[in-house]
Amino acid sequence: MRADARRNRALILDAALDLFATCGPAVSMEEIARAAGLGVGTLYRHFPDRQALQEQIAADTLRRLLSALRDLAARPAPAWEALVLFVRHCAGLPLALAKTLVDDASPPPEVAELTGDVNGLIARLAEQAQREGSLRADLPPREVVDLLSVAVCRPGARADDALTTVILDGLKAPTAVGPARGAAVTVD
Amino acid sequence: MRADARRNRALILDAALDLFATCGPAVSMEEIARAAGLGVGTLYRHFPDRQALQEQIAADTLRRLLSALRDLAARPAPAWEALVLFVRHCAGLPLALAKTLVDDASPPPEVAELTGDVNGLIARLAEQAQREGSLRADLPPREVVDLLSVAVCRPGARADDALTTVILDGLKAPTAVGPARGAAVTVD
DNA sequence: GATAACATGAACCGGATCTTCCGGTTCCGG
DNA sequence: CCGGAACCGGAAGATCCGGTTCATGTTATC
Repeated sequence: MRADARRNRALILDAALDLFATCGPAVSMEEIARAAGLGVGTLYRHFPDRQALQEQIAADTLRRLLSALRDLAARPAPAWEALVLFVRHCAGLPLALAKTLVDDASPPPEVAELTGDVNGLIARLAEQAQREGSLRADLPPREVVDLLSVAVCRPGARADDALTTVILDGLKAPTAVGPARGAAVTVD
Repeated sequence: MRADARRNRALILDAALDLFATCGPAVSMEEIARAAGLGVGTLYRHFPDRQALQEQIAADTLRRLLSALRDLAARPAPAWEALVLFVRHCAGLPLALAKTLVDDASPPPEVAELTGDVNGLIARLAEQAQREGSLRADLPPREVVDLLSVAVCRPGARADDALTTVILDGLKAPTAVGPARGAAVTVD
């Protein structure tokens, strides 16, 4: 493969990643090409059609995410901390794209499998956090996964988003309800 | 206006309200007509084009919302309670539609004004709740409005949604983090 | 410098939706 | 009950929009 071709392929992937992350999965091929500083034709030279490009990017993203997640899950830290780090890690990833691919009927098998793995790992972390008492216990772990995906699978989600912060706080196990009014207490 | 025409108009509005609420603002005119049990032609007899229908429904929805909000704000209850009741009240309303209309450039003036009023009232409630100490203070009221709109302006949002619950919990002022260890305090 | 690989973007295509239109139907006053 | 005006239906036409192709011009490599 010629050097310029390789460079252009990289440009395309970068631009597409960026656009998918900030604008959602409905960006047109022309926008992507323009953002990469190339013509549409070039884009089609490297990816036979839109689906191929989407799959490539979604799969790459999910693979990266999965490996990060495995690292987090392997550490001996509290599960809650792992969840928070994970959510922070997700910011700026084109997850809305992956979500779209998965929600649609007949997702490409690789993407479906990767998503399954990711969701499974998150669910396990959630369960563990619940056992550790740091995550509210009134939600099935699956529901927690869905919630987090809302926080994370938005075009333009940022790690320190108000929404992300609020959702994480809302997911914390309630700190013991303060003492009754009028009571005198000693905190040990 | 003939009786059947009036009836059909009502059928259309009902069906459209329902579809906009559950499927988002991108429903096709044919789907709406089908849901109303009528032909597309009939739909176009009553509303000159898609925009007219959208505006009508969005404006109706916002008007209802605004009046409910005024009632809530007028009551002497705590502002936090009003906010929660408001959010519950929003479930099943086609607010995603209104949001789309407002987000787009050049929204119809009536819709824009209504939305402005609604947002303003919510922001005032949020501010009041912060003064009362029931709503976390580290977010500008405007941000709170945006957050709540995420909770509420989803196709198919339900009042007892996990997401809605979690967001509301995350918005609560943190129950005192607990005084420093070893301190003795009296709770009045 | 020759050649094959590559880039370009205007033109083409498909399908999805909005909108029109006219034959058929339904209501309503006389 | 009847006539006609208002109304309904849904196929056909217009329009839009993005994906894809391809003939032409350019560039890396040997």
